[in-house]
Amino acid sequence: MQSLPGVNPKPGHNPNQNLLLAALPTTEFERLAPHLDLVVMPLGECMYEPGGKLQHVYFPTTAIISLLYVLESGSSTEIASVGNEGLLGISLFMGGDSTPSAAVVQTAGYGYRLAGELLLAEFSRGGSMSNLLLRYTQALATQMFQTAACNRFHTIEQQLCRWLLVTLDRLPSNDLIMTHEQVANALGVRREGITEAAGKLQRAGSISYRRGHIAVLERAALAAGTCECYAVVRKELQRLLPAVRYPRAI
Amino acid sequence: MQSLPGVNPKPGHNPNQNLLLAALPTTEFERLAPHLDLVVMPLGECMYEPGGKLQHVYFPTTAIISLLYVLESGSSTEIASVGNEGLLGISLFMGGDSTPSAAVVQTAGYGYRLAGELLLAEFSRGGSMSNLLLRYTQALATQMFQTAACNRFHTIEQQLCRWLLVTLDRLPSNDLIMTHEQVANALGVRREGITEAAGKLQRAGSISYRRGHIAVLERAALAAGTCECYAVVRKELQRLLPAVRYPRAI
DNA sequence: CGCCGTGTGTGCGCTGCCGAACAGACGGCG
DNA sequence: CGCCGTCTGTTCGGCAGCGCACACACGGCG
Repeated sequence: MQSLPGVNPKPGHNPNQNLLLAALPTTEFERLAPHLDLVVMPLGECMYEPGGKLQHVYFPTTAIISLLYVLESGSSTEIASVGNEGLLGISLFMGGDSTPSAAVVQTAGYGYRLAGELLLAEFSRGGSMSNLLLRYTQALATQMFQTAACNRFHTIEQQLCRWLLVTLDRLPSNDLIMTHEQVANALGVRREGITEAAGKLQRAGSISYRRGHIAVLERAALAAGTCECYAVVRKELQRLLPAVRYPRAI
Repeated sequence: MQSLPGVNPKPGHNPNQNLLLAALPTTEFERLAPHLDLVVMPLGECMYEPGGKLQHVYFPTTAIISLLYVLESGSSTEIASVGNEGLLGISLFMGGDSTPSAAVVQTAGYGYRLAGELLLAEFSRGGSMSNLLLRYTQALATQMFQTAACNRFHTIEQQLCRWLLVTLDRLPSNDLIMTHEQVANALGVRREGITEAAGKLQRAGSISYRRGHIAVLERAALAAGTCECYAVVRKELQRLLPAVRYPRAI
């Protein structure tokens, strides 16, 4: 994919829909731009497997990717998620080349792919890019440990509210294409637990759903029903990366 | 504290008791050595507060530090721990200067302190030090997400076994100076839950304890009683930092 | 249109953990 | 030695979430 001056290679798609790329100074952005390939990320696609060596990193624009830890038993739980505020593949520049977690597309969409060695080269220059990436990594670690605390102390209903808000923050609309089963897998709980919590939220008028679709009606009600974890993660992201701004208000 | 050739400033204490410092090439080590101050880390001391700006990093030698997340409710849970295999204060070079977590001394001991700006200067050189620090950070993130999974799926008894093993790995002896209450706080569970699990382990002959002391008798029994989480974290540390070797066998 | 796969609702009994309360036992200190 | 604070053992009711089982209902497809 070539970048010709004044010509947008794919109308409607632009690398700076990714907030990390958008936060780069022009010179650094333009150094990378010719090497960014637009890729489709279909629902359920596994972007990387536990222990697999990474060849590329991905800057999602409209897609959302779940970082999942899969236990020996087969159960799994989301430990963090990556949307257009970040990038997928931090272990490439952290030096490990792989992690014990998997990355699965949770919301279908698009993203830009960059070859590992090019990211590494840019990272080694020590400019804005490396600063952004390190700060983003710290924000991702915040997600992880907050998930730990949330798993320990909070109810399924609180966690469902948090999860819906986190997902909504990265989506243009209020509609998630999701079954209860998929949400349950993300949170690492039973499907019935989600059905029960979602039913409660629906009766309260906060959400409405039908077979695989969830529409958020009252964002504020979810915010009231969730635990502190949502706000902590969000605030920390904004502290670390003030240049990265979610479109929605808190 | 000056480092004169052939003179060990404090007999019995040496910076390369910290495995990260020990893994440095001689030139880099010697650049830092004159600026490393031996400090005492007494049990319960808070090395940093959530949100507090860090001035120093610490390379523990005999001490163990808990990274705790404290909820609004006051309950807390350990999200990772740092011993002589690592360093305390990654947010200093990650760019955030602080984190929402607290760091509390879990096992009293010693460590070496280094001024933040000196660590940053060394980190910016992009030599072995920055590589080690980034890899260590990835290992720390592994601890965090594994804690998330463990909190979700495993019983108190499994978690207690894990916690004892992790602590033991960083200790010269088999004795931990710990009350059930302190362990409960680290795991974010009730004190009674620990009493019950510890009683079970004692009846099985795996450990023995009396008022504030826990002695591990059968390390293998703990390994058998714990979940996969212990092995995953340990294996990942060794993959990322082969130069860092725990004294004990798995 | 009717079928059937796939979501969703609901009802068990069970278990692991919580909150609270209290009895006893250790062990440092005066 | 005896006291008392602190740590440990145990009990009880309660509940959130689990595993299982099954009824139902949507909606795409032939």
